[in-house]
Amino acid sequence: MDQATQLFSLFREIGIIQQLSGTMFARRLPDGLHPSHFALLSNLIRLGDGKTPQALASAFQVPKATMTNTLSVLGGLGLIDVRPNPDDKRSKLVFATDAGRAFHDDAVAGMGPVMADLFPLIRDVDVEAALTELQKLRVILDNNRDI
Amino acid sequence: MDQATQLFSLFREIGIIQQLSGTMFARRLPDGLHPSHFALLSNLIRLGDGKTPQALASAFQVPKATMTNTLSVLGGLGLIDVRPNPDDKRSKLVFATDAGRAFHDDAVAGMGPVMADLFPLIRDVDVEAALTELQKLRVILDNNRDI
DNA sequence: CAATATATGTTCGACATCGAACTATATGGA
DNA sequence: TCCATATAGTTCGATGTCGAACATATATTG
Repeated sequence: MDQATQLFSLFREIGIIQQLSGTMFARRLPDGLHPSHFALLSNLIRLGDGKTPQALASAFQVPKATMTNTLSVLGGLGLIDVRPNPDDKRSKLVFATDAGRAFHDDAVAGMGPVMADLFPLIRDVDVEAALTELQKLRVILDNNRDI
Repeated sequence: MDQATQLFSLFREIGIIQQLSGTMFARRLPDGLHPSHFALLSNLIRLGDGKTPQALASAFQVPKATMTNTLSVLGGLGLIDVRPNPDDKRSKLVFATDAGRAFHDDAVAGMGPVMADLFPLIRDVDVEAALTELQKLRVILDNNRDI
């Protein structure tokens, strides 16, 4: 298998695993929250909030219009708080609320059993090795989005 | 980093890479074809056609209704041919047309330059190692979809 | 300082996706 | 055979995603 085919195959495997694992996690999300909405909440909590909608849209590589919708759903649920940006009247700042953090922690805890069920099945998979290579690949792709 | 966190991180990296690479490829798809539609065409050509819509929906882990839409778009473009199933009047069989195969080959060829641009950037990534582990993981997830 | 260009976020219309209800056909058991 | 149940695919309404047009605010430039 040549280099191009191998890389193509890697992207295909990634697509399939994303589909499978995404479905797996989505089924466990409380209140039918959409995975993309949960991903945003998780990002705010893990990497820090107080960012603008535009910065978040760029981080997730989605159009601004998509972010507007996501923020409106999470805001409607009281999981985030969108405040005016004191430094720029065009823009806003996004914060996770206490309710949002509690919701997030509960959801993550709810995923525990899935992981527990998975462990005995993936004994042969070198998760650490895969993670190491994918992190390198992700950084490169992230720094070269124009390709 | 414990085992659960590591596995969680792996899924997160996979999600991000899928988002980045998906956007990258989608931009190059001819005629604004949706990535999911192209993925189906590609599946038919790589893994063999003549399958039922239900089998395809199951393979991609999407609802039947989604497959109905995908087939109708690809059919409308003349890239696939959906015929009655002679063995079961409830069902149908899906085939790639010659036009579909030509379209697919052109699209894959069009991806070449993206790969070429990527190669020099990913010298430090062990694609083969990542691919090996992800293939194992994909097979396991595919065989345990109920988790 | 005024005019122009750029950046942020919303709105709108089109399309993909999804769960649920529905039709048509198959299958299995009385 | 007849009927209950199961399966394949479509339709429908709701929602997520997206590109384009828009309004507002900021930055730049003369």
